Amino acid sequence: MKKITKKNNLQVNFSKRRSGLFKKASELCTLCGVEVAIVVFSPAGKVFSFGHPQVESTIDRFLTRSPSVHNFNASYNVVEAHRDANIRELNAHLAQLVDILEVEKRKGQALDEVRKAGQRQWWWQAPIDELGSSELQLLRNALQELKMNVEKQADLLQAAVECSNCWPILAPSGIGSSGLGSEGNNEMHTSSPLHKFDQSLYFDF
Amino acid sequence: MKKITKKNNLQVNFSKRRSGLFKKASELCTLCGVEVAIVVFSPAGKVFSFGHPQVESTIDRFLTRSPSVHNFNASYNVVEAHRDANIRELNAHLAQLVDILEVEKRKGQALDEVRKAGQRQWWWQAPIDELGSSELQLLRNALQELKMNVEKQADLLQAAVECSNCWPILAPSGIGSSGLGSEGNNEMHTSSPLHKFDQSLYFDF
DNA sequence: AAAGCTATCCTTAGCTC
DNA sequence: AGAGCTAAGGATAGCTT
Repeated sequence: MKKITKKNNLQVNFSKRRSGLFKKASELCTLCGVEVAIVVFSPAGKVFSFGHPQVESTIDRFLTRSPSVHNFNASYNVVEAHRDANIRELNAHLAQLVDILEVEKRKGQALDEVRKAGQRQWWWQAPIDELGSSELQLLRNALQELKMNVEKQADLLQAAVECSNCWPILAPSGIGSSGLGSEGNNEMHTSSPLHKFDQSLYFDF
Repeated sequence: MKKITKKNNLQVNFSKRRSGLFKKASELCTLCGVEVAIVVFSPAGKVFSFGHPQVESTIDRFLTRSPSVHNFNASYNVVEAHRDANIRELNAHLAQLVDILEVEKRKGQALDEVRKAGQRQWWWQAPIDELGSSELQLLRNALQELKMNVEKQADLLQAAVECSNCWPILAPSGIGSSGLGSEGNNEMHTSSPLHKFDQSLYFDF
């Protein structure tokens, strides 16, 4: 379940679900006879509210954490005490959040480092035009080395081809890779890109 | 639909519907990205609340937008207004922190996923003494398979060099991949990327 | 008290008007 | 905009464990 992106649908959806929510709340009030307040801000910033018996009284009861708030003849000492308690509560919440935030920030920094490292380790997977000149140099060297290896392989087979006369039973099952090395090339380029390890390049076979 | 009279059922029912209501609200937030606050007092007088991004900040936004709320209490004066301003200030700070926290949390989750994925995909990159016995077993099997494939490949070439005399036109059709070495290679490459393991595990062609 | 189950009823996304 | 429709999936009352 994700945020609706289509702005058209968003409004309709919000409207439907808001009324659904309010209906559920009203059912809860009817069935259980409880006090409820709901405040919703629409995507457009418009405010909608539902309350039983009243939004304001319920919110006030919540803010002061005091059921007797409705009796406004009550002394304000009580209310003020509650408000101070509320501020202390908020401060505690704040301190807690700051703590969590520190942890999360550290995690975030670690993530950033991982990402940077990832970029460093797999730079050759980036589009060529995003590579720096030193990286291009490395890549060029790697490709040259690759070419040499392919040629070596080709030479071996070439030798075999030139010397061979009779080919025993081996023929039907064939041989590792073709003599011309093209297949080796393809295989290497498609299925096994160059893998870098500890600053030195090497290849799969 | 009427108020439930059975006190036994009332509590269960309230609990179920309250969570249903909060779930609906959370869905509304997810789908529409809106600000919501819900306050419910249970039949027993206990307070439950739901808010996105925070109950207090949303309520505060509501109260700020509806100053008339405060007017229903004639005794609301400058002193209380000042206190409320303090609370609003704290709430603003809180909301800000909560926003940052959301971002950091998402980063943290991403980091955790990267770590998990890393552990799954690249466990063999860890120092050997950090591998469990089952992983060591896997690694040993992979190395044995690799060794066998190398030997087969070598034997093939050896045989070719030693026996071959004439080479009937390098079959354009049949050479591709052999039944033995090459197939084994492919399998091994896809299922066991040994090339990533260790500096010492490097095989030339 | 809390979790799981199920038949029943409700909600809703996407659509049309 | 908003109302109506419908298939598909969701919520829940009452029950058991």
